[in-house]
Amino acid sequence: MVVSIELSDADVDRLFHALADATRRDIVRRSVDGDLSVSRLAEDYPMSFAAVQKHVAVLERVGLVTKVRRGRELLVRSEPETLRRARLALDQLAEVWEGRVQRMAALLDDDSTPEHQTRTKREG
Amino acid sequence: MVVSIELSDADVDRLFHALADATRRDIVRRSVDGDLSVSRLAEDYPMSFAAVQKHVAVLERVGLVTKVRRGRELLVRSEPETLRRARLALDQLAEVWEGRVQRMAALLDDDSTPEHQTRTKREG
DNA sequence: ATAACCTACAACCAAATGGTTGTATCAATT
DNA sequence: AATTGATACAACCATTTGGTTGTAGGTTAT
Repeated sequence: MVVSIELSDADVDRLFHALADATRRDIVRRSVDGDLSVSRLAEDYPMSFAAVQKHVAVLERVGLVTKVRRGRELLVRSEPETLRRARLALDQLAEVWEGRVQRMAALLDDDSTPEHQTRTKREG
Repeated sequence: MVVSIELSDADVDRLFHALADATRRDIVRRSVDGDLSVSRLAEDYPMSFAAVQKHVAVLERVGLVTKVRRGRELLVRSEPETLRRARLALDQLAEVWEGRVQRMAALLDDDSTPEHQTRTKREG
């Protein structure tokens, strides 16, 4: 079972930054099966091998991909769990609107009984 | 009804970049009710008014917030629809893993009948 | 052993980012 | 009309980013 620790602000910063580049997102997509080496990946982008290497390093630092040695090459594999955390961060941002709906309901409905709204509680 | 047009790579770049800053994410959170002006928002960050103004501009450019004039101030309101699009972009990235599951199933099960896999289609 | 291939990493550069201060505009108040 | 408050925007600066080339270290194959 994955514990899914809470991400710090800095973590979320880095995670979204890693995702804010089309080349990096493409690398994540192509690395799902974990059977492509860095040089193989690099073949399909209009930039140097070293540039692609840097992109992979950015993804690796935030845990969006991992590298596994096979012979003289490193196979890149993307990690769905980290992407799931990015989604979680987005969801937590979106939660504020749910809270707003809650508050609006409370204004309209006096029986909104805020003492047992366990559904809206954040799990710490 | 919101049409939810497809985002270009550059759009997703800008969207995730806008979200890759803790101050900007906080502004989005605080602007849910749309009752805070730029200067009111700026009061709570350890930086100049102009810096916060720039952050709001970044959010505005990608549609994460809009500004509405009220007297001499501009009220900032965050736009849930744009955040929903960010989530959609994440989901489309995550789809590749579903595709992988699909392909693995096809290897194990000869009757995977790829000609009528309507279940895997995303609703727009 | 030597050659060929894959990766790592440093040095360098241009452009973008995130901050600053200063000045101008515009609306509201007096 | 003059003042005050809120915003806009330009100029500037330091740091980061995304690219480059070059060099060096392992691993495989000949």
